[in-house]
Amino acid sequence: MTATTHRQGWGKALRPTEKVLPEHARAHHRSMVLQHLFHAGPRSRADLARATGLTRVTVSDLVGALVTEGLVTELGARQEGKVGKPASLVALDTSAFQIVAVDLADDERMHGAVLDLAGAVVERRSATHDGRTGQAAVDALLAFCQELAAAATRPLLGVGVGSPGVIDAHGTVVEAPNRGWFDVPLAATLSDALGVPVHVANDANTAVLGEFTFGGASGSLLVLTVGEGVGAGIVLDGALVQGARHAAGELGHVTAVDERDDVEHAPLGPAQPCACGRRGCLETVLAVPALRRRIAGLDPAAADAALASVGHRLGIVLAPVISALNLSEVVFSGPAELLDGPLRDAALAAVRERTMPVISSDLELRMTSLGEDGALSGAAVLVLSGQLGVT
Amino acid sequence: MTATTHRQGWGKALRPTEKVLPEHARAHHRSMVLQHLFHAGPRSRADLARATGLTRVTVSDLVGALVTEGLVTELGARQEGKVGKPASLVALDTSAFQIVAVDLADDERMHGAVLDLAGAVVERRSATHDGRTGQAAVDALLAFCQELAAAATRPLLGVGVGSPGVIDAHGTVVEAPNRGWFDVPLAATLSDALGVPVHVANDANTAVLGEFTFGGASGSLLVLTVGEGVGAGIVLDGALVQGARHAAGELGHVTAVDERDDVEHAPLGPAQPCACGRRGCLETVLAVPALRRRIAGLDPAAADAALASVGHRLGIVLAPVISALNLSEVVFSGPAELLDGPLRDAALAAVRERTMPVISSDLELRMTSLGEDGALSGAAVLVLSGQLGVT
DNA sequence: TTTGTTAGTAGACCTTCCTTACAAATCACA
DNA sequence: TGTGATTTGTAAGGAAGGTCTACTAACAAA
Repeated sequence: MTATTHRQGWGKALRPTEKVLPEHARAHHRSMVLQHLFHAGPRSRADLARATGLTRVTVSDLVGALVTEGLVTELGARQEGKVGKPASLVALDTSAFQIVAVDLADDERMHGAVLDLAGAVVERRSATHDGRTGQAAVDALLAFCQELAAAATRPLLGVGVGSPGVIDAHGTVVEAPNRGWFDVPLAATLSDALGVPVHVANDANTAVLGEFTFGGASGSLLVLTVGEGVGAGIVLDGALVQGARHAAGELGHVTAVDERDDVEHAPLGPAQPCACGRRGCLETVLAVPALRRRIAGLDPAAADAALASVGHRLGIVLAPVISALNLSEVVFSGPAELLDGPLRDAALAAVRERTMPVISSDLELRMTSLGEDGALSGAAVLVLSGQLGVT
Repeated sequence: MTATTHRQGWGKALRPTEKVLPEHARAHHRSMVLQHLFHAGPRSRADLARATGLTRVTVSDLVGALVTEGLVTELGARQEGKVGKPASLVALDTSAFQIVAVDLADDERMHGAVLDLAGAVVERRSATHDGRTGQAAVDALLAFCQELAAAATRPLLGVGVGSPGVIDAHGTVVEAPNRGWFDVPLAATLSDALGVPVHVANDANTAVLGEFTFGGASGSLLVLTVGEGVGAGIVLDGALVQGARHAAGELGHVTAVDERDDVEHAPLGPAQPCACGRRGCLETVLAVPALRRRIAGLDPAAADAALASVGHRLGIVLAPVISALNLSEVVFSGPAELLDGPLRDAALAAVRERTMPVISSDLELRMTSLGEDGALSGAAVLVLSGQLGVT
């Protein structure tokens, strides 16, 4: 007498909005196969069938199509001595296509690379901004992409760009003051000019996607990028958090030093003015220039204490976020000599002090495992995700 | 030369994990149709086709099935004078099924109701806990559900329960100290005994689902429930945030009063011990008993100032969360006479002070529009969502 | 009365997946 | 060394669901 039963689970994007055609299902299944090959390495068709829940017949069909496309190659029979017909392994051909990735986080230079499908850098380039803004900056970026595309030795899967600023899900830059971009349909423009798919996202978001895909992260994590500014990208249950105005992750301009710190002998001193026009933003104490200024000329012990003070304040800001989202993984991206020591220790201690054990006991707060290339890897993930459905 | 193009969008739960069969697509489309009828009211088949993107043929077929099931009824021809054949309207029959909803947030009594599919309360009951815990508490809840089920005048779509504690996506209570429940498969147990689908979720999560569905909310919001304790539920991009350990929304035990407040004339006084064993948790100043204690015996102006102090501190805790998630809507659920005044004003002011304008300028911080029944409505949404895919 | 527009339905067709059945290749054991 | 068990991969047939095209019904405006 009851109506059809759906499965329980409110974490999986309900409020249905788009129809599902057979071809979408097909693409989804194709992505599942690629996903498993990407993360688990070479497998047999039967393995993939077990992993995906599809039948061997269907997997065979999908693999056949992928082999035809060149994305997957046959490796030959598996050498293990098990009963039954030996499996023939297939693998993702990570050299079948290449990806162009560009990182615009730096105010001085554009960093770019050609990567294979495994995220390994094949070729690296960079170019100066020369202070260009607006359309000139778009043109320079386009030329840089063309240079990289020309350097590719394989067909291009697409181009991924990580840029500072507020960027919507379609790759339109809503605002990026550094480049003088406002409502610039960057992805569409580049895609038209280059003739390949282009994906653009905020640099903190590319960082978190890179960490999520290549950093061995679990389903939910926050990546805090510390450079000229401070930003954050958040992945929850495998989905990037966009925010109401595509501005999620804006942690650099949350107040971290307030009126209660305007006292003598305050560990961080009084609140400092911020570029955003307010005072005491997290960025005024945590951005790399601020950190370097703070420890300049101090002896090691005093420098450690100063970094710990900043870490403690960072922990105070992070605690409500970690608690509200029940995050189990927080990753720092930035100069390790500043972040990966007293600062990180103090931040973790502050978070533990200020949240319940159930929240903080299994919290991991670590440095990124991707080093300098985090942003580039993340931009590549934009393409992998957008074109192949692989994350 | 490039591979298949997927659509851009990393906010929509990628990392594919489950296969999609035609029947799933069918269920999805059925949900889309119900969803539109639920929120937009009576529509013609052609309207639904335009809204869903499906063809008129397919919608006709789906509507036919829904009419057969009794969920949808034919209303007859539309009376508007437009060219062409007049449309025949169909509508969700909100009285076709009923839902049993139970709210366990109160430590004294279980509150329950029978609701129709529009979320309107048809019958209301309550029962005391009598301090029962463990299996006895489960049995009492089961008996209460049976009483409510017997009071229903229509076939039951299902049962929804909102309970304090940590509850996973399958309705298993991981821990609920108040009831002495640890790893209790509540949904499965009740479903077996009652013979109808049962959905169980944390009470703060039911609150946010209720607000999301019936409160006219946009895609992302946070509901802060203030009662004996303080909790929060978060919906981002239409999906409930679960957290790594199903403990998302735990804001009550984030430190809100710290060592910097251990000074003379601190507006809130020094940090107070909390039931969780630590000191200065948000709950120690914001929970209803704490608020009542704080303003007891004060003249109105002093009481307002005291509430504003608490609100200010709440704003400090909320600012990083609002900023990190770029929330545009924060909703308070609890006694309006305490929350909806100086406290709320001060909280909003503090958030605005401590975040960028781009984040806070279009932030709405309001009281729930569902009043006392928020939790019950939310429990009903569990069932609507789980059984019909309607949110 | 004719023309144009919109709503809803019927039938043919396409895609995709599943089920069933089968050949091939290997191991285990008599 | 043969025989059965087991596993892999593929082929053929069928079911489900959606689209496309074509049709009828019903109304407004000219």
